[in-house]
Amino acid sequence: MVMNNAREQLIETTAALVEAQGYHATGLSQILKESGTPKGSLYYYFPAGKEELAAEAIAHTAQLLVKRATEALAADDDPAAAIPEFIRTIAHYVEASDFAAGGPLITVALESVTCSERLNLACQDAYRRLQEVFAAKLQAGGYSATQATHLASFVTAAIEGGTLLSRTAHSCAVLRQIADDLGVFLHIMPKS
Amino acid sequence: MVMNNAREQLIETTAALVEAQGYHATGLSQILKESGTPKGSLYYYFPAGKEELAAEAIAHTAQLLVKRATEALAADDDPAAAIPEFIRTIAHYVEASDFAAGGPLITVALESVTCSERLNLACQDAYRRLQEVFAAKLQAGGYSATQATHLASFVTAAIEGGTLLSRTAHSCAVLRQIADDLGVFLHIMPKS
DNA sequence: GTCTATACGGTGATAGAC
DNA sequence: GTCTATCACCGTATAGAC
Repeated sequence: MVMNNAREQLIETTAALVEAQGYHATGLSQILKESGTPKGSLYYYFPAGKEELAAEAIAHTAQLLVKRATEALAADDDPAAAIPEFIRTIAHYVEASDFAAGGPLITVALESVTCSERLNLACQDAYRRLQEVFAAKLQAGGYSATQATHLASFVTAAIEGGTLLSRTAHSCAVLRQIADDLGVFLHIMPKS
Repeated sequence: MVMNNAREQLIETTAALVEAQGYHATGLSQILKESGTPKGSLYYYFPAGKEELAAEAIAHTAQLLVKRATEALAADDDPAAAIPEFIRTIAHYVEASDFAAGGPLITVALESVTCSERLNLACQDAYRRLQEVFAAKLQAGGYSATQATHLASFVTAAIEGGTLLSRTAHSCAVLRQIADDLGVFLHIMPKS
């Protein structure tokens, strides 16, 4: 499909800013300034305004997240090794951004609960798709479908919580510890 | 110590609103309206304005969190039983608020990283104190000091991540699963 | 069809009345 | 000391020029 450049630019800039600052903290003027897009274009491409733009940005983020996770998890056949390694990659990413990025959904996910059903649904969908990637990997590693789904939730929660604590503390020690702990946990967990 | 009523009221209202909506989404006018405090009082008690008020609200939240966690964990001598039970209590709380509350620090913790050092420090301190409660419980349960600290981080991350996913999904199934999983994990984890 | 200029409401903050 | 009335600014959204 043909992608309009201004539209794509707008979505990517929004995704990046929202990841760093959150939804309410990110103003349209900042988005327009950083993306180099004129104000009117925004309402041409996104008639419903900021909320619609943010929802598209979340969908874009979800797509990227699924792609990255899938690729990273393919590096090792054993999910108990691949998942911790993926988490260490996230830790690198968080550090490289000076703790301004990582967990691109966290803030919006929480803000959206009390402010926008549209955004909330976009976040639900994003997390669901991410968990499916983990679940597929776990199932391929020998876990039953229900157990894989179950563990995928646990892994996602640990990653999100770990990213949150790491960004807050300006140190990814927690995230790396979690990677190790999850490795142990997955090794021990019986496959039934 | 004598606590000024208007000041306390302001702090508690801010803590509640910020927990539900986040820092940037919560306006001063809403805080004043809900607390029934006149506008001028705010700047008398908190000369530095919203940021100072929010920092005090975070400190207040931390105090409450530590108190609740300590009390809840005292219910069972075994940390591997007490911690999951505490998490189930959180799940109740999240549901009772219709997913508008729970994880009172998450949003501010993340927003603060790129916006306010003062708030960020308040959040760091809050998480540190909460983790100390878990660590103390784990150490009393037989873990070494270093292992207790280590596991306390993992527990905190799992709780925060689980609360995030539960609020987003409008279902505490994830949080309850995490409670069970952590119970298993702590039972298996060798005490050294 | 694409964008510039403008409107309007609400934000955080303050000066000064009681 | 406590609060009311007002400010300057930035937020999102739109109308209409090219």
